[in-house]
Amino acid sequence: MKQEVINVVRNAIESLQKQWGLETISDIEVEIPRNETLGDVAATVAMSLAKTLNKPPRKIAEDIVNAIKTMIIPPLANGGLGGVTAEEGEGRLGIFEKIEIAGPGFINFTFKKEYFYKNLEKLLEEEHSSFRTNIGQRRKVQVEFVSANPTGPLHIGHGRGSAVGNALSNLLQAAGFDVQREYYINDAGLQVKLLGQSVYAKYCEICMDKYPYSISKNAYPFPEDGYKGDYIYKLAEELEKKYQGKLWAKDFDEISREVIDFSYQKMLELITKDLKDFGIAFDRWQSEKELYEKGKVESSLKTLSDKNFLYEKDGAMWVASTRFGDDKDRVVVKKDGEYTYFASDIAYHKDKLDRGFDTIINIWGADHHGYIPRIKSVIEAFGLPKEKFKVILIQMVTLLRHGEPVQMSKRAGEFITLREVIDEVGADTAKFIFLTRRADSHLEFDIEVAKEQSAENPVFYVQYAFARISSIFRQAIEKRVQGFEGSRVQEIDLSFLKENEEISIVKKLLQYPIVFEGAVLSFEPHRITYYLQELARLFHSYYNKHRVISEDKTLTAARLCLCKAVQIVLEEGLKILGVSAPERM
RNA sequence: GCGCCUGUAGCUCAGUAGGAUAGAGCAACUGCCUUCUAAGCAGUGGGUCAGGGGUUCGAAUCCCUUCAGGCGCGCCA
Repeated sequence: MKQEVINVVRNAIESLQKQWGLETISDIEVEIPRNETLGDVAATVAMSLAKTLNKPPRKIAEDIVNAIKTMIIPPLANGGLGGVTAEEGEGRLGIFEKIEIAGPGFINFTFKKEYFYKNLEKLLEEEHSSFRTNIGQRRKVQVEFVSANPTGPLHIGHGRGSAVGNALSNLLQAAGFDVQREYYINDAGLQVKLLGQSVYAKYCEICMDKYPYSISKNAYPFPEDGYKGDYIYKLAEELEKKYQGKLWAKDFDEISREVIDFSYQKMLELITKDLKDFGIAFDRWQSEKELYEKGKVESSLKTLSDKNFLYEKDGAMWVASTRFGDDKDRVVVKKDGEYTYFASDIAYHKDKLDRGFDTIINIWGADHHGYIPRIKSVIEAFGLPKEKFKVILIQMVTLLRHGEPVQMSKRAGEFITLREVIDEVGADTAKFIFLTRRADSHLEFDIEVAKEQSAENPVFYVQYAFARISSIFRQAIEKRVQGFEGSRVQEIDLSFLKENEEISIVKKLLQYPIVFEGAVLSFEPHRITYYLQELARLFHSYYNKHRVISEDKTLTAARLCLCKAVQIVLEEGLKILGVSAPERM
């Protein structure tokens, strides 16, 4: 819809270029007017040209419109854009019903109804494939998200990150990118050790109860900053089930490998299950430990060292990240010879870029924002293009229950898990709520409101539209209505769709690719969420006002086509959000 | 103190890379089910876009500044 206008305006300006003495023509910007009565597409060029041409914008707009009117608008079929040719249309406006100048210098284009019928037909012929754009051109993109430490269950914040990461991946995939979803497992270092110690302490307690005859054996002290919560106890129980008393009363270092590996692997199983029930799957799981074992940490530091970005100070090894804009240099090898977390992250990001991705997108909690400059600087130090590295920060989720904030303390083991959210409000609702906000806006999630209002929740509003259409088709089949069948769209006279509501819906449908493209380019899946609500609103309204199935066979056939198209777009959008499209509700 | 994010209707949030009269949901009120699902529809009320300056044909949007909230600023991960 936009493209047709851009083409026409560009041609018009080109014909005026010499007369105006204009050297270059910048990109033509058009927009969908807020108010539908103004037109379908508006061009703002006249106003932006006003300064360079030193002419009043309305005069420029007039010149452009006059130029358009003296042109034959080329048959748009040539451009593969559909529409009707100038010959088919009346007068010289081709696919346009009217072109008007309004306000300070807007040029408003209104399409002929035939244009909409033609495009509706095209949508129905191609169905979902009509949305398979190729913005991505098969470029390789990796989206890394969640990557929660395997030291505890996923909480609601991870839920938000996973919903966004998943939807973004779907979005990019639909746009023709080659997408890989990856989860980075922090299975090396202090945190998993602490998990192991916490579990071991509980395990020893269980053993003391279970094997009272060996009372001489001691308990293992619970680590000071150990992980708390029921799940630790459950892990300990499982540990006991597997090893019975065999690991009891040993020196922790002696049995640490078994305990630690068992604990975090069990944790990962739980995390995977939670994600699965949330409808999210990963293509690849990257272990931090493996980066060490394969020598990638060592080798990437060596590379930095060769490039002179590494230096020693106070007995530690530092990366000169300030050279590329970081606040301060960062330690990678501590005085005691241990690597910092940053060390493996350097290796990890280098590894990702080495794997040949055109873009790597990290979805991080906003509390990690201070981490971005150091990663960027390292990427530059490696001589890799830093534009390939993108971070989407997900702002904090404040969890409420009846309007009261729920205190979350990981240390005390008190937090609402993703599991609880899924069980209480359902995966679809939770995902939809997570995707109704911009990533960088704080989110208040009232679990009671989400539950109580479940009947009036926006997600149901959209799904309901889909279900209603499904119901109409069930009726149509039952009544043996001669209606829509994929192969016969061309035989149905869509021009029976004369109602304003019907035209509005078709316009909205044709806007989907525009919204979609915007969402892709800005990495903002939430735009799809809002679009779907608008489309559902139009449909519900239409449904209440007009009957689809009636005595009038030709009208019914045309209306069934419209319904089908709405259904296709709703399904397409919901699929990107990772939300189901139920045929019955 | 420095850095990042945010501030839009009573509440929760959108606002399409600067555009026309700033929008939705919830909450409140009034109507609509013998016909395709009322998880719906139609309508009413509700705003100093945090405050102040600036940039220009034009600002919720860009710049400066003040205020308020959140989050970072470890040889933790």
